Amino acid sequence: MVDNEIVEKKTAQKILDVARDLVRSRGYSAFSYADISEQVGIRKASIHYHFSSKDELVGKLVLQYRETMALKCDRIARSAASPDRQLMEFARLYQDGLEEGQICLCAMLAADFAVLPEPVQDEIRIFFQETETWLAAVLQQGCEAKKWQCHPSIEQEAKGIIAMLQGAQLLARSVEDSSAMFEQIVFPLLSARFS
Amino acid sequence: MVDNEIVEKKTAQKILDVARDLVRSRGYSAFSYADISEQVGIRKASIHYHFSSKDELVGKLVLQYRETMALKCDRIARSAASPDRQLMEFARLYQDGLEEGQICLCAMLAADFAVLPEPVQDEIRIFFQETETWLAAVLQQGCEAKKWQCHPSIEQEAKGIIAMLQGAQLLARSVEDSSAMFEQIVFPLLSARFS
DNA sequence: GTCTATACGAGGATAGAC
DNA sequence: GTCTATCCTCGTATAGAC
Repeated sequence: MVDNEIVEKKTAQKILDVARDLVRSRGYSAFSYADISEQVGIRKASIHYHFSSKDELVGKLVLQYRETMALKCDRIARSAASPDRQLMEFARLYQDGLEEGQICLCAMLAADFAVLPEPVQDEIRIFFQETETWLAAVLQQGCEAKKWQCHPSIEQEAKGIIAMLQGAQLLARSVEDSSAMFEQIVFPLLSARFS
Repeated sequence: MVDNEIVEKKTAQKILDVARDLVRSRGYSAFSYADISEQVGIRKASIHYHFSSKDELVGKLVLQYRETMALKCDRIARSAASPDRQLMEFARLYQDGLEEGQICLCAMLAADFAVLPEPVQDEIRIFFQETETWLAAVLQQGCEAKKWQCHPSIEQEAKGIIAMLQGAQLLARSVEDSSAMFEQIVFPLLSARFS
């Protein structure tokens, strides 16, 4: 894709985008080809030309989500901001979509885990693992700079942060101003612990 | 119900119990009357005698879940254990069912929030509110006993703990030994912060 | 690539017999 | 209270025309 060139989004990508938002708000079992069809403006049957089955569609969805999140994390890491600043930026990523009733795709699919086909389950696992690895690197920087200490280990501290973020999204869902609720939970905790 | 008397569980309660476990593992949209029917040993149609609709069934489900959890919390509170001990016991509640792939009913339904009928949404909100209130009381005790301090407020600290617990359940879902994962996340955090 | 038409099963729900 | 039988809708998926 060339800059400054208006490129029509390909249908396959349109489908992925719409499906992603649907899953992020309703979950795996509660979204349908009919929903996608309506929002993309093609017929149900046409979706099958691009993705042979629902499972394949969701598989691609998670794969692309992983890539996108990895890119965003990369951008934060290369910003060369201080470790605590990077943590805050990372947390901000999970505020995205909250106002529209969407949570992290993989948080939603973790809830739906029991009904997912194995390949998708594997993708979810990889997402959480990658996230933990990225976070661990940031936490490590902070330790080395004597900004904070991690107990009992960097790895567990990273898991704890991820749990807090995913949980805060769930809690935020049930209240009017989700974004405010999320901030109220997440940022005080991060500030108290890491700055 | 009289002690030491074997009482046949009534069908309505059997249905509720089976449905609760189904929702806790698959979510609202992915469990069906057929599933319940199979496990309870009656026909699909018979379920409608006890609960006129799926929505009514799930409504009753959450109501009963709230009551059960309130009872368990009450028992912890009246145990007169130290505040930090009460926190640990509270956290243990959320470890229940994890090995069987079940998470907190309201965590699951928070994920499914967008597709729930309003009355059920209200029940979920009440559950989280009650939980927060209970937790706040315990945290308050700890503050008064100079065991710890809460920043920026007891209320937000309570929300943070709930978020961590719900999030830890989600994360734990995707790994082999869910219970161990849950412990690994939750107890170090609680210990570091509140003991 | 997208359409229409259709297959086929599963979902929740109702009627009426026992 | 539970059953059988049935309804109707919606789900994913396929075949074949354009």
